[in-house]
Amino acid sequence: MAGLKYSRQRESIKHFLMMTREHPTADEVYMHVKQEYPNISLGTVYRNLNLLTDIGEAIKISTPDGGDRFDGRTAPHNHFLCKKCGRLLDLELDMKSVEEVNRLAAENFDGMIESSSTLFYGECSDCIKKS
Amino acid sequence: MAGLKYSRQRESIKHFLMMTREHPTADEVYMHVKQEYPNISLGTVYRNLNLLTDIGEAIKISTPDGGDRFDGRTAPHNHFLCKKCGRLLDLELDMKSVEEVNRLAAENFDGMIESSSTLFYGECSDCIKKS
DNA sequence: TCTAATTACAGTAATAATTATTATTATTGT
DNA sequence: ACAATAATAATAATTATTACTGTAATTAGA
Repeated sequence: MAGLKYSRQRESIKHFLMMTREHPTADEVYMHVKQEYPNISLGTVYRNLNLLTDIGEAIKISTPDGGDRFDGRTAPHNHFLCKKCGRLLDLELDMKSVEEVNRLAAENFDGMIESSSTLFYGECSDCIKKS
Repeated sequence: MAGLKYSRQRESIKHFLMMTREHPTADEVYMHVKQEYPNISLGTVYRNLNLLTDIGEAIKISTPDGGDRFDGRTAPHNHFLCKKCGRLLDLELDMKSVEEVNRLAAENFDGMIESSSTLFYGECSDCIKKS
């Protein structure tokens, strides 16, 4: 029986993803885990990020600027991208309204909608303060 | 006075983006425009796609699988990504409900929300038929 | 319409992000 | 402890995108 074998590297990557409130890129994960395992390889980081994403223990987020980001919070939630500083933040949205949107979308759509993820755009509080 | 200078290549790219119901990648745009202008360069396609995106005459869509896609429909609308076949489809959503979601999101968020884009996931009608 | 200024182009090189390969090392079931 | 198997580090290869450079097309003004 082919199984998933434990590895400290993967464990560390997973731990970091769950700890941080940021939404690190693969390279940022690499930089961080490197502190604990100085000779971890970037390939290992990519392989494990994709693996964790596949088995549902992480989420991959694509934005129109730069590479993909990863998130250890697997519970459905949404994101906000600041047009000024480019930061990607979590954004809570009542489950009820998400389900409602999915239902509304399904009405005009000829297929099965399982889930959805909304990316909000605007200006974050930090950038508003500065201007 | 610095101005935008006309070019047939850009016009052709723009035309293709407005014509198609697909959401082509930069390379797909390249392949198509190449039929009309056989020695157009891929760099030109990228430059113009970004230019059109900047001036609001096209939209860039990021998905977790593969490169960015482009869309000539600039009116706000949403998309559906089929988990089976990977196709990216348009999905109509009542403006009212989008605005409602933006409003709801703003309640729990400490910044200014200008717009949003939702990516729906599931299985498209074609894939459902096959199984 | 001719000319000069400017912008865009094709072609190519460079960079960034990601995936694949391979020989070695770590983990696990017996 | 040992054999089987999966994971790793290191590196090469791919893919996606951007930057550079000399030439060509477009536009504004005489």
